[in-house]
Amino acid sequence: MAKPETRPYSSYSRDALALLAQLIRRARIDRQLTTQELADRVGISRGLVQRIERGDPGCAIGAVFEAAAIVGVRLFDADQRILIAQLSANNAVLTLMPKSVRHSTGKVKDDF
Amino acid sequence: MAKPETRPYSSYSRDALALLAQLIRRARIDRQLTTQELADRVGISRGLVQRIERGDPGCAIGAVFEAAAIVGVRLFDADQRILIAQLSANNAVLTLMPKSVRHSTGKVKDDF
DNA sequence: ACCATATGGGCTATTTATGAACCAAATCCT
DNA sequence: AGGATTTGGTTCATAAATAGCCCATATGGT
Repeated sequence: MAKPETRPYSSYSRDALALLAQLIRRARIDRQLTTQELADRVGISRGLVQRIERGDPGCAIGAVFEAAAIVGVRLFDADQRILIAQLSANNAVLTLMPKSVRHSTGKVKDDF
Repeated sequence: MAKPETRPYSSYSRDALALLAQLIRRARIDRQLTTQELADRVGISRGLVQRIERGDPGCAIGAVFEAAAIVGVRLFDADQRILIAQLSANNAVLTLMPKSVRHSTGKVKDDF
């Protein structure tokens, strides 16, 4: 529908995106990596690293998460072990949940 | 360089991506929203919602974050106020940091 | 059990992101 | 201050994501 660049974003997701971008940039500098070096390690171009650190909403989430992981930015404020645990736990919950969301027709029995 | 679909991802970023996807799906079902309804609210197509909930690394991070925000999934385990605080705090730190990472040439003075 | 509907998957056209090479300017080390 | 290098911002070609359909299946309310 809307172009990623012109999509309306909620303030929360914009802030979250900006914060993640800043955390990545700060972590990269802390680790004494140039944008080119980070790009090489992630396997992307330097230009993409710049857009990631700018908080561009159109970047592929895989590239952003990978860059974050490489410079040591952890998401969900949890380390990987807890992450995996939550993964399978969530899996269990998901199998117990209704697999399709059904809306009641709103039609009441009016034939009386 | 590499195509997003064939990029090598670290186990951490893969897990983080999978977890985020599951959290979004679970939150959507909890809120009794169909994939179509979520798509409408985010302003994206239903197919994209499906790929987001599948943890596709190629999805635009803006779309994923927006979907997460709409169903109430908070990243960084923090609400917006804390988010903004961290943002400005990080900004302050960033301005105090070196703006470019310079590597010592490694060349030692060998002209003696 | 029936039936409406939600979901998942495929397909094509269009829009977009990405990679690469370039330049100019800011920046940091010596 | 000098000088190499990082960075930021362009432009352009290409690859990929996205939207919008379609269909078949699974699902849950009644």
